[in-house]
Formats: sequence, structure tokens, C-alpha cells
Amino acid sequence: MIDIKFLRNNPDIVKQNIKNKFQDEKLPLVDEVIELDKEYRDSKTRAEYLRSQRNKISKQIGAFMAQGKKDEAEAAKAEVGAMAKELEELSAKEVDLEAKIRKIMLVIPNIIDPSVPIGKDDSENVEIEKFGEQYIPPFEVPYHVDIMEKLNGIDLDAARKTSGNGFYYLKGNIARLHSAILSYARDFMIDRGFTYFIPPFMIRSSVVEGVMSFSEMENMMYKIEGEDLYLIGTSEHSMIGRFIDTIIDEKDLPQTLTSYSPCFRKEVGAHGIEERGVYRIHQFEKQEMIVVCKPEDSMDWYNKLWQNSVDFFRSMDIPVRTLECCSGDLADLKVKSCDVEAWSPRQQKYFEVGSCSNLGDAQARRLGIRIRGENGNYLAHTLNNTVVAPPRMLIAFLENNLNEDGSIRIPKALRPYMGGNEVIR
RNA sequence: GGAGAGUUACCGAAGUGGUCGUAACGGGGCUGACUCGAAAUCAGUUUGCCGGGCUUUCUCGGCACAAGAGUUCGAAUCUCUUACUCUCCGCCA
Repeated sequence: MIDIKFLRNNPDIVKQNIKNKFQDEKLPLVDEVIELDKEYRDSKTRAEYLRSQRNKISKQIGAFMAQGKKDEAEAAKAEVGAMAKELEELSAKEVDLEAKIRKIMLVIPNIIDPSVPIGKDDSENVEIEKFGEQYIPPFEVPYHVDIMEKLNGIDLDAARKTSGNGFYYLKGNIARLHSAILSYARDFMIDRGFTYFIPPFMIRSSVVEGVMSFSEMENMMYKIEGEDLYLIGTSEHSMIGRFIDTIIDEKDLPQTLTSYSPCFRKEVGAHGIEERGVYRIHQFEKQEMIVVCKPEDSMDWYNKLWQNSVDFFRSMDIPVRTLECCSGDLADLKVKSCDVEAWSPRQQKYFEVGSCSNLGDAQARRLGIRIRGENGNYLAHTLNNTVVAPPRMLIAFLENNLNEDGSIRIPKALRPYMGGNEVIR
């Protein structure tokens, strides 16, 4: 959500930005919202004038009543009554226009960073940098479910029976590995100065509406029947939700938080859950990072955040690359974003394991997240990034650490969380 | 889940239809005085959002007393809905 004052003063920049994102159908909205904004401010000015008159006269009525001047009081009441109808109409108009303006402002995309490559969709995303050799073992790498089954580590049949497609039972060492990775990720981020959080796993509709668009909500969120609660799709929802309508002291910034949560997603829409395995599922767990900082610091934090993910994967010998989202693939709220992708020796390509985003002040404007500064209050910048999200991440882990006999090497960093074992078989 | 009490500024808290919203009173913070310095004391100051004018700190107005709706010329105050907090009871890892 961008500042309407900015849009008012720079309609051409906003339009060019829409073109850069290949959303030309939204171009007319810019002039439309300028028109509505003008109308809104005009009727607001008039309504506020009427209110100030009413307040003044009402005070006089009080004074008349106190002095027992009944006739004067009645005359003043009639005066207010005369403007009541116009004020009522203007108030309704104000509310209506405000809602219309907000609705449009919510779909006008955030101004992207000049460094963002221009492109139509995800096929035009740009590789930034590779980290680690693209490892190809001298034997065939089985499908990840087969690797897990051979280690007696997964039961998808039972999960389909109890819960349906898109769920899993992890067992034995694979389940332990799953927990070990999350525990390691937690400590990894704590060591880098982040504060560990376990947030609510359900949030109210008012928070859901704040943190995502209606279509995202329809496609992602599970609703609890008979309650005003939704299962979170990522801990970012509850972590950013806690800052709604708050003012943070400048001295308390930056807020660098790392949160654990299970994530629940309907995965309705383009992809759906067709694939066998644990790549796209209704339930997974994730260690996340959230940063709330001053505007001038957000690009530095953006670079630190994706670097954290890269370092984390490299510490487990998994080759990764960073892939920058092009303008057309960038969500409307984001200024800049990149995916961290892990190397799959089986498919001999990279696949997404995390996503790092700088939302600028757009999320903060939408949610009222402000900073108390020496010269007044201003909007914060917000960022988020994945540390790790198993079980999808296990695909990369197992494929890259597989031995020919089907056993799995445990990288040094993870051994303390795996009972000291160097290998699982 | 049942019964009762509550939600006002940075904190505590007064206000129960008008001259009571920067909002009594107490505390905290900040500024200044006293002091070699500190403490104590004294004085001043301390909400946020929106719109207009002026555009460097300026100024006028509107809105906000948990959130939303209603009654009224006028609502912190009366009515309804929702959320949360506390006390007691019940249930529970």
C-alpha cells in the first residue's frame, strides 16, 4: 500500500511502476483514485465545518439550559436540526469514499526498487549467485519419498487414510532429522542475535484481513468452524499481526525476530496438490525471520536476511542459489524479493526452499506500524525471510547427503541434535 | 463453560448527559532552577490519526475514553453487539 499523497503528487511514477509490473489493467485506477480523493477531501472539509458549527451551538445550548433560557435553547436546537440532514449525507459519503479509496489503494502495487529486473512472470526471474558446487553423485538418486521409505521414515498411506492427500507421518530418524533441523535453525538464528518466538498458530479474521489480500485468504487459510479463527499459513501472519496499530520507540529498533510455527495451507489455485511426496503439502513447519527497522536500514537487512538462509544451507553442505523476483512476479506489497533455491541432485536443478522480502513501508502503512522518532512519528519498514521449512527442505537434505547404500550423512553442525550420530541408515 | 467486576494518556486513577479531553489527582519521562555534582525540593512540559492554511520548529478545525453500532441538539457517561482483563466456581495437559 503506497502513500496516497505520493500518488497524488507523482501519478506518472505510479503509472510507470504499474507498467513495469505488467498490470496495465490497473492503470485507470490511478486517475480514478485521484478523483475520488479530491471528492473525499472536499466533502470532508464541508462536513468538518458543519461539525464544528454543531459543536459550537451544542455548547451554547448547554449554557442556555444552565441559565434556564429555554426559548433560546430551543431556537439553537432548531438551528442544528437544519444542518442535520446535510451532515448525515456528507458523513455517509465520507465513509463510502474512504472505503472506495482504500480498496483501490490496496491493489495499486508498491513502488519497486530500481534494482528489480523488469520481467513479466517467474520465467524471467534472474539468478543472482550460486553458492556451492552443483553436486551430482556417481549413482542414481531416488525420489525423495523412496529415500525416506527405505529408511523407514515416512508413511503416506496412513496419512491419506487419516487426513487425506497433502499430509504425512514422519517416523523414526527422518522425524528426528526434521526436528533436529528446526532446532538447529532456531539456535543458528539466536546466535545471530535474533529473538526466538513461538507465536499463536491461529489468528482472528481481523488480523488475517490485515496481513493478506482476500484472494490469498481464500486460497490459503483454513477457518476454524464456529470460531472467528484461522490457522496461520506462516508465522509471519501472527508475528506481524502483533505490531498492528503500534508505535515502536526508535531506540527499540531494529526488531530482529525468529519464529517457529507449523504452517497450514489449502494450496487452492494454480498448482494444487498433485505431486506425491512432501514438496507441496497442507501442513509443514517453518523457522522464519522477521525484521522491523528504520527505512534507511531496510536494504541492509534485506541483504543480511537472505545471506542468513544461504549460510544456513551451506552449513549443511547443500548447494543453493539466489534468484531475484522480476517485477512481474513480485507481489504487490513488496519492494524487492528473492528466493533461495536448493540444489536437487536428482532433478539437477534448483527448487525453492525460502523467500526473502523487503516490503518497504507498504505493510507498515496498511497495518499502522510506526516509529516514535525525535522529530515525530513515521512508518517502519518490514521484512521477512524463511530460515528453513521442512519437510520440503528434507528433499534437498536427503538428496545431497545420500550415500550409495541409501544411508544419509549427518553434517557436523546437525550432529548434536541427532544424538551425535554421523550417519542414519 | 457459569456468576460477578472491570477496560480512560507512558503507568495508576478521577470523572455517571453540557462550560470534562491534554483529560482532576498521584507516579514516571523530558526541560529548567537550586547544587562542585547527585539526591531531595521547586517551576514548566509530556496522546494519536485525519483535513485545511502556512510551509523550519507555526496554526485552524475534525475525530478518538477497548472495538463497532444506536439514542440525543450534545455521549467517557444511557442502550445493544463483540473482544479482552481480573475474581470465584466448573473442566483440563
